[in-house]
Amino acid sequence: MPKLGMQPIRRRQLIDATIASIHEDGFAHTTISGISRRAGLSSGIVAHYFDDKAGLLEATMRKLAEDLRRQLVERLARAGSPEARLAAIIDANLADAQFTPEIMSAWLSFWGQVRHSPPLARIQRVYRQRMMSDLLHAAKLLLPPESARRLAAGMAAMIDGLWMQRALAGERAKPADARAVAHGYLAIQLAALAPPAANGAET
Amino acid sequence: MPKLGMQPIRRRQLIDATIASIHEDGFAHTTISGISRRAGLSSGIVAHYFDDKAGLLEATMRKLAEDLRRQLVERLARAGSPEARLAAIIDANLADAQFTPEIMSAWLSFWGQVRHSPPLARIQRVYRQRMMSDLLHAAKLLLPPESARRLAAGMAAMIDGLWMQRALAGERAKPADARAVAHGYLAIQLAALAPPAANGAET
Amino acid sequence: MPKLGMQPIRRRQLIDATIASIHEDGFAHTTISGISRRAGLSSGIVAHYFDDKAGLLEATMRKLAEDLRRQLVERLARAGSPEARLAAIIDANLADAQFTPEIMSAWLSFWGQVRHSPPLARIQRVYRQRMMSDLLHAAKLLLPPESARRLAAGMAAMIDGLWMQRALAGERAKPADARAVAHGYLAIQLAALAPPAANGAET
Amino acid sequence: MPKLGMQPIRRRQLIDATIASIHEDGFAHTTISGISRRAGLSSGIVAHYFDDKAGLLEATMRKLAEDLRRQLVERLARAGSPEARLAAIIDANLADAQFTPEIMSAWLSFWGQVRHSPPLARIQRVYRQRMMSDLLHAAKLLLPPESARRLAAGMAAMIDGLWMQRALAGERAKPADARAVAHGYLAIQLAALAPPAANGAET
DNA sequence: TATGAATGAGGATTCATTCAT
DNA sequence: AATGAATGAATCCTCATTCAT
Repeated sequence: MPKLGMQPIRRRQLIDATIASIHEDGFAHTTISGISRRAGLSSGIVAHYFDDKAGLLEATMRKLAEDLRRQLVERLARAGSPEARLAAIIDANLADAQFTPEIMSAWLSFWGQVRHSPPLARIQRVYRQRMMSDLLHAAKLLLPPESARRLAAGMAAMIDGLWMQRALAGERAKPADARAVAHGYLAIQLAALAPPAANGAET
Repeated sequence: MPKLGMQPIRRRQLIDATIASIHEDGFAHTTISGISRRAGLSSGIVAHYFDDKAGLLEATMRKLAEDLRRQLVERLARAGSPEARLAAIIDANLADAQFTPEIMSAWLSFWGQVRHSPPLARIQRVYRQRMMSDLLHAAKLLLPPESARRLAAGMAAMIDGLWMQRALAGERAKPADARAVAHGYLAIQLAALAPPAANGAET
Repeated sequence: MPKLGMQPIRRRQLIDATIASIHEDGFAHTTISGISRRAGLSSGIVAHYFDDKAGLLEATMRKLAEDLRRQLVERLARAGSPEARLAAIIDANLADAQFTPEIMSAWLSFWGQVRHSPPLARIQRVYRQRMMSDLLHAAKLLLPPESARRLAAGMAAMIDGLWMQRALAGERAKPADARAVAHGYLAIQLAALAPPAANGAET
Repeated sequence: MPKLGMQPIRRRQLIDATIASIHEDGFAHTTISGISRRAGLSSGIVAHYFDDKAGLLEATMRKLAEDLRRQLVERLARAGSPEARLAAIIDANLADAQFTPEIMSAWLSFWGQVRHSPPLARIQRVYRQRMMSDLLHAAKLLLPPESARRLAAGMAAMIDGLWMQRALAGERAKPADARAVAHGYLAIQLAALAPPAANGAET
């Protein structure tokens, strides 16, 4: 009895099981049989819904990127000022949800593959470009073009660096700390890079 | 043929071949036979000098960390002031040598393993702690403890983030750009965090 | 092709091929690929049904012990007296089926492993204990406890020794000879160990 | 400096190390490097003194057989009567020295190979034939030919069976018990098989 | 839609053997 | 006489993929 509409359910089950497996078994020991067992399904199911293992891994990374993007878009929608938009980008990328062990293991593993997997590289590139675009757009409302570019580049690096240090440390990270450092960085940079005109007004 | 003194030569050959293989074939497709073929040796040689594949990978990551550490120590030795020491840390971690395709592939791959390989995690942790210690020590000569800690954390994150963005991008990165952003960050942070007393003196 | 009920068939095929390989190639040269080739199956099938080579070897030895035990139980079921039960134990352990070249090679090989393989040791121990228990039980119906113990120990040794000499000889053994020696031994021992009361009656 | 007369010393060292390795690592895990390491020598030495691994194993089994034969010959030399010669054969084959864990592991392992190694089979056959010859010779001084043959066959089986049960059991065996059973068997058999003439004398 | 039996290629590992010194 | 570096064949195991049902 071919149940209708199983596809999204099954895909979701398998993607979740993949993330769990990458975390628990490690990327190198993540196997189709391990994933399907975890999902309570048979091993053949992967070919059915994702063609092959590469397809499942790609879908998994895409899901991570989409979840993150969704969070970011929601926060941006609620942000009322350019400053708030920049803060939202920090808060989305360094949200608690990005620091769960499963998510950290998964992202770190995928990054380790990116240089040798064009499909994964593409997902990574698209997400990155969108975030840079958001950053730059907001920054340009506050700073001259060159300064805006510097701020965007600096913020992106800072966000990535903060996340990665915690992901590598393997300990229970405190996301709030990371966000605080990033917000502090943003404040200082904005103040330092703010147009002279604004500075002069203060005097 | 028990030629004496072959050990360091063979180990070096195999480690170099491992780095080359990770870059060219990808970490997942890096095999003992591929490595040994690249080194012009037989596959059994790996067991002879490193026990097993894990031992070779561990030695390879250690070599990367040691090379980097050596560069850092050399630059620190030539630095005459705390500010110069902080700059040296930037320059070592973001040196041109850290942006060759081989080195980027290798580090990124190892980072992808760190959460599931205690030996690799240890290498990573030791290097990281030393760098943080260097950063903190220099920062404390310029700033009050709390500010020094913030600066050190921020700089470490900025350095990692800048490096990683370029490693992930896969394009031919411009190390000098990364260094410039980092030095800019350092300058602004130092100015912003400098003790009020010093600021007041300037006025 | 998930044909149902293949498991017992496949397991049997592989176990039979293992016995054949031990006989023809020798235990040391018995390989998974040799076994599976003989069974007309692929090498991966062993992992599928027995996890690994050790599992297959264990199952093979267990099958030998179970076949032997089954023979013994059948003969015991048909034995009407204690004497007949003792004779049945001889006839089962020294049955023609125990002297085929394949069976002799297999048992001898497994015995050579027993001291270094706990799972094989366990199979061996369980079979041995059951046989000793059967022997002792029958002997106690005929003799005083101490004599019964001696008879049981002696018979077990005699049976093992007779079998093993022929297994080691490598020639075409005559099972009937072995059984005759064992039955002769049993008769003499019973007569010699019989309770004095019975002896006294004769005088 | 080619030391003279090293050959017997080295051969002995390697044979002893082989026995130790068979006991501790198991026959299947007995390797040339393991043996030579245990002997405090290099792995190449085996080729030097025994050509190859098979040669070393053969020499090792031969040594076991020769030690046993030597014990037997010594005891026979001290035996003053046919009965004493039969007892000596029991005592030599079931001497304490034959029940050390190392010796039991080694014999059992070699027996497991005998059916697939002509050289080992030959050593085994020669020892066995000599012992049978000794048994038969002594028995014929006491019994008519047919009875002598039966006694010899029975004694050989009994001796082998008693030894093997203990070797298989893996526990700490009590050699004295085995010898007592064998001597008991001998006594009963001699009494039962003794020529009628002798019997008549008793009446 | 879903299963899981079966395959067979791929790869890490082990190890006897060779041989220059 | 002795070493131990180096080889490469052999083998076990893993696992993605296929496919009949």
